[in-house]
Amino acid sequence: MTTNTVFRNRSVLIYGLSLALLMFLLKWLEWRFLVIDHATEIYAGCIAVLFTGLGIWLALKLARPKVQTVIVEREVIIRTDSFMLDEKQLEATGISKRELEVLQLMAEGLSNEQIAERIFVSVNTVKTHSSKLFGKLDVIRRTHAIDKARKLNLIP
Amino acid sequence: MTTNTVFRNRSVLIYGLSLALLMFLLKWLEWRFLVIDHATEIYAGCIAVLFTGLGIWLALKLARPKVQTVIVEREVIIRTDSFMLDEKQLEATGISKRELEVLQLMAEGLSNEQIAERIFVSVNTVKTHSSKLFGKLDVIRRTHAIDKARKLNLIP
DNA sequence: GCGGCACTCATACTTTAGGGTGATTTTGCA
DNA sequence: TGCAAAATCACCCTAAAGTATGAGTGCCGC
Repeated sequence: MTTNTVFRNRSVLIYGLSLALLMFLLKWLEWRFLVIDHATEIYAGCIAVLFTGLGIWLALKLARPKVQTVIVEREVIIRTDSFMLDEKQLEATGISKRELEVLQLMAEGLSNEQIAERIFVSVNTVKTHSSKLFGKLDVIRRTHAIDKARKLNLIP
Repeated sequence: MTTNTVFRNRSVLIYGLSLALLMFLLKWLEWRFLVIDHATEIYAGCIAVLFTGLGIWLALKLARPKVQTVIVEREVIIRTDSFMLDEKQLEATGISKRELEVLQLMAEGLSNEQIAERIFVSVNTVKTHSSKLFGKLDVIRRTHAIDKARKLNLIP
């Protein structure tokens, strides 16, 4: 492509652009007059569009949601071995009422202090009870006492 | 009450009614001029109201109905006499295999040292496991952990 | 009435459990 | 193959549990 061709093409381009601009201007003027002529209609149209939008927004915002209830089933495994205190074992081990009480609370995971609060005695008393309890169950740890007591049907 | 009085009263009534009518007429005229003066505003207002209504109608007619889902959990009780590990709970709590092992031995009443011997690790390791275990079960004592784990069907 | 037992409490001490931190190795999974 | 989680271990410290001993009170049965 020679330089000459480029120049000729540029002229064509400029000419085309000018033409396009002119037509655009004319169209714009035409549109302007249209706007002036139909000002009221356009005004009304704008309001219509605006308030239609408002109405839609209002409806969506305020519409009461339809409530749909979904029931989800959740499995709960419950062991139903009914506990019954073994009185004979209680007698055999020689565990007293109070000691059994402490043992039950122990099995629920309470600390000595919490047990003391629960049965309205001092921590020292709880310690004495548990010590004697351990002796009677022949264990040296509360966890072991709990396990053994359960196997003897002294606690659930 | 005499007839005279009635007549006099009727005159008063007619006079009053005429006055009221006149005032009403005047008010109406006033309002008419107001309407004429503000014709455009009233026109716009009518359009606004109309299209707001249209918008609401459109929205209600075309919009996908808003559905609010309410999930109701229904417990399905599964009764079982024999122990069966609740895998879901295990997953939910995030307790690992080793931690569960430690938990089981704990429940048998073993001390940390005994557990360490049993599973061939150091006491420190057992402590680490139990600490993490307590965190996952949201407890701070082994007895409480045992009780909770039993209730969650993690141990027999 | 008195001994025995259950219950209560205290003090002093030892042991065990539990928390916190940090580090290394294994392992399962993408 | 590389990363995250699990598993392993150590050290230090505090809190809780457990032991030992002694002592006071109230109840029951002989």
